Amino acid sequence: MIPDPAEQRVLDAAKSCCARWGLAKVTIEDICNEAGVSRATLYRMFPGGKDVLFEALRVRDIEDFFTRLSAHLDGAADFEDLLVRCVVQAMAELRGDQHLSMMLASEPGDILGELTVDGLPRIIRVATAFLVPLVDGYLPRREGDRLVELLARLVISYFLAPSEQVDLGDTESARTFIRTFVLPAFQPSLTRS
Amino acid sequence: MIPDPAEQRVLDAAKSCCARWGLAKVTIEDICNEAGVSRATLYRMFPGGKDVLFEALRVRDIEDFFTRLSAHLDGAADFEDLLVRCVVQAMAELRGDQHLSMMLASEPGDILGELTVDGLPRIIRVATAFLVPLVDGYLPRREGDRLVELLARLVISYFLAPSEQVDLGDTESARTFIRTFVLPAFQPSLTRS
DNA sequence: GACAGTGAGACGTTATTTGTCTTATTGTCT
DNA sequence: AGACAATAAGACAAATAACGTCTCACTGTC
Repeated sequence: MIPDPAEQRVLDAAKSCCARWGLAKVTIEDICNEAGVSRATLYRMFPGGKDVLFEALRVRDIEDFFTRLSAHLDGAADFEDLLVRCVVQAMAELRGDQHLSMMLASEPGDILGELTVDGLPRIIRVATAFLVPLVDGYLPRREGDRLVELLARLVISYFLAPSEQVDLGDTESARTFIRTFVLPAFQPSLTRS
Repeated sequence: MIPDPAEQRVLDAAKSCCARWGLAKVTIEDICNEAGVSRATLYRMFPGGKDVLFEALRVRDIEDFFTRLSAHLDGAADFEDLLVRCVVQAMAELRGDQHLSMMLASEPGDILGELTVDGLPRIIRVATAFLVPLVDGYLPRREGDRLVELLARLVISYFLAPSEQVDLGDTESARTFIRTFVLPAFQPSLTRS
């Protein structure tokens, strides 16, 4: 799993072309030019063309997202703090994502599908892989899975449609929310605070 | 010459689509959707399609440019002040034009042609129509034409390739420049100060 | 009810994009 | 030097998208 630098260049190119023109307007050739790679090479890297390429881009982006997220969760003091940081940081990342907000503006249909119906299971799967280890000390495995899925769904929902009541991007608001609606459900299973 | 509001909507749509995707990526259909107009209607308004439409857009933009420019030249105290304001204001408009700078970034070739080889004669023609009347009190007609053309060429050149020496967007710098290089050439013809 | 203007969309025609393949070139390794 | 793998360049047919023209039905206005 050594990441091929040319492959990364192509993915970067796809991303920036997309940010400039939107998914619908980008051609394979645009991406090749941006990446400084010939069409033949791109098809050798991603046999199947656009679909496969953008699929790979989504996979990479999601993994990067959770990699960055995990990095912000290291010094968590306790279980509650861990969950609060997780939620706040995830929200900050989503809101700050240039690429994402551009696509949400220009092609809401595709991107919403990616965050809800089609893509959500994948997101939950990756979230689980990254985050369950972190709550492993606090909860039994089964409960960890349930918790991570719940948090993922909540963050996405509050990101797509901000609430008047709660701002999961704000630490205090998120703490209150977690304390009130999340912790109680998992309190009985908690193996340590 | 009553400006048809639907026609203006289409031109606005063309402009904003262009700003979003660049000239090369815009389709007639994009523009129709943005303007809320059917394809048939657009072709009835601009028989000839894209070429005619964008030609009309250029014409309108240039006229608007000089209309706005003229509005800033009313209270000019004397000849020198008139020229300085003219140059400074033109530079400010060019530099502030969102549409223009976006297109310069994404399709330099087309836009440069529009500002130099192909389009410059037209720009000079419109500039003459708008500005010669304003210098008419100071100069004989023939000299007015020569002056306006000279200023147009200078502004465009300094806009496209900013100088280290002179900033025509700055009033003081522009005044010095006008005094040094422009006024002397026309001094002999001046009918009043 | 005639009328001009419009939106929807079918249509054949071009242009563009796609995906595959071949060829020549480049740099690497032995 | 010569074999080798990886690539850029670009030819090519097939698929797709965009173009420009047309017809027709609909909506207001006189």
